[in-house]
Amino acid sequence: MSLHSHTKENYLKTLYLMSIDKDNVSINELAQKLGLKMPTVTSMMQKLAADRLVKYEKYKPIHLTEKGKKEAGLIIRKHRLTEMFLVEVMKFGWEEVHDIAEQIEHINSPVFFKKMDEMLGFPEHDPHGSPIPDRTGNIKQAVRHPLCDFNSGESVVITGLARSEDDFLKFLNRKNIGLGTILNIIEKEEYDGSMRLKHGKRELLLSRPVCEELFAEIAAGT
Amino acid sequence: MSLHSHTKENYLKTLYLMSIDKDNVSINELAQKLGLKMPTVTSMMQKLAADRLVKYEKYKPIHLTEKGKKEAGLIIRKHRLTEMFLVEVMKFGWEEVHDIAEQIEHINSPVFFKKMDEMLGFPEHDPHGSPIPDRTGNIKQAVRHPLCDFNSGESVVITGLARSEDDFLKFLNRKNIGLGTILNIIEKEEYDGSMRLKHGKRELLLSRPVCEELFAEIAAGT
DNA sequence: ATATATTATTAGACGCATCTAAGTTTTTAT
DNA sequence: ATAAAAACTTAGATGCGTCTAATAATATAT
Ligand SMILES: [Mn+2]
Ligand SMILES: [Mn+2]
Ligand SMILES: [Mn+2]
Ligand SMILES: [Mn+2]
Repeated sequence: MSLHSHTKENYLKTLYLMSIDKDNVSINELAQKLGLKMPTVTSMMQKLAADRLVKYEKYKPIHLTEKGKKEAGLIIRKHRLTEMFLVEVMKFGWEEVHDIAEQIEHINSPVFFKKMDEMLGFPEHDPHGSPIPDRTGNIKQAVRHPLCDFNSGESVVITGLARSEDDFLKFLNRKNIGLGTILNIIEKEEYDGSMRLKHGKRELLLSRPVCEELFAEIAAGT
Repeated sequence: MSLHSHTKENYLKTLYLMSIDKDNVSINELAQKLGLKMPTVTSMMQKLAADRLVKYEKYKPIHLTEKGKKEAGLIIRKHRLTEMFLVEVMKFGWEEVHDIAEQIEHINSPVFFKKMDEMLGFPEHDPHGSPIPDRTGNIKQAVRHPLCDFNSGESVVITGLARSEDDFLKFLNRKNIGLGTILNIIEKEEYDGSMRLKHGKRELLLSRPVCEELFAEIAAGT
């Protein structure tokens, strides 16, 4: 039953997450993301290919195999379950949990994560709105709509984030925006794409880049 | 601020725990305990000596330095806090937690363990009755009395265990013995050192080896 | 189409943690 | 006191994951 090194697990997870946005991941991009040099990554790809976790051909983009996707999915599952546990059970802020989860995702103990899952009532999303893969490592990837795609007059609920770096999360904390926050779109500014919104009783202005990184849905009952 | 490899942390912790019982730990004994060959341990002792964590002289027994004791104490603190968290918060059995704690003790996140500590109300002992070192890594080592040292007629409370291997813990589960269990000593058998005890309404016979591995105190209010 | 820049691979090295084989020191037994 | 056994160290090797320097392939620009 599986068991790879901490190092290999990080390669798999990173590769999986990168493959969601861009379906052609290069050695160079992966090296950048992992903070490693290209030859290091090339060498690891050769090893992961030998493990049948990636499909690798010289000078070609890298792809995970089905086996690789499953392994990656299970690590991401542990990461996201952990983040949820840290927020819901241990009462950490959503901006504090990623670095801890980055370590706990490598713990080898099915019963530990099973217990987390139970305590949380089998959550389907992490504290940043990302889907939690199922016990087989499979991710149910829903279509997500950036806030900037909605129109004035619409009432939307925030359901996810494109990035969860903690500076962004702290920014959202200051603006009192979280998952489930309901926003009414007052106006979209033509010139710079910023949006004027009603948040409860207050009025709020969000810049275009921020609106691109917030996912939303039409609020229920509107 | 510190930060040693997972590997070095395990050497320090093991050395510390062995030094409590035997104050002269040999390369051979440490190698046995860690499941490694002697040359491996010799080589690591030379490295830890260079780090000023152990005092090492060729062919002499090994001792931790004050710095080494502190590092070790902090790892043991994380281990025991984790075990307590797993039992009290996550409702694991005391026989399930050691292996998980063995991994989580290496997590580097002061805030994570601080939160555990708070949630648990700053416990002083782990689920097996062993003392939890303080935030500086210092262990308050109390004198402990094995059950076999008490006399017939005495009423005692179980406060700790000499070993916490899970076969022993499961044995105690079957006998319904845990920390806080009160036992009345009916009789000590001269021949084999076994003890006949009253446990609630039931009568119980414990062999000498078991009585040596249970720590007890005279029960309060007797 | 050719030159240039970018991306990727290979070769060779290093530190960590481990091993085996060989030799040395210390302890134990006779 | 001597021999034998046990404990310990040194030397040298291996696998993992990383690096730099050198080389090769691919992509981009002129
Ligand atoms: Mn995360
Ligand atoms: Mn990780
Ligand atoms: Mn333990
Ligand atoms: Mn450990």
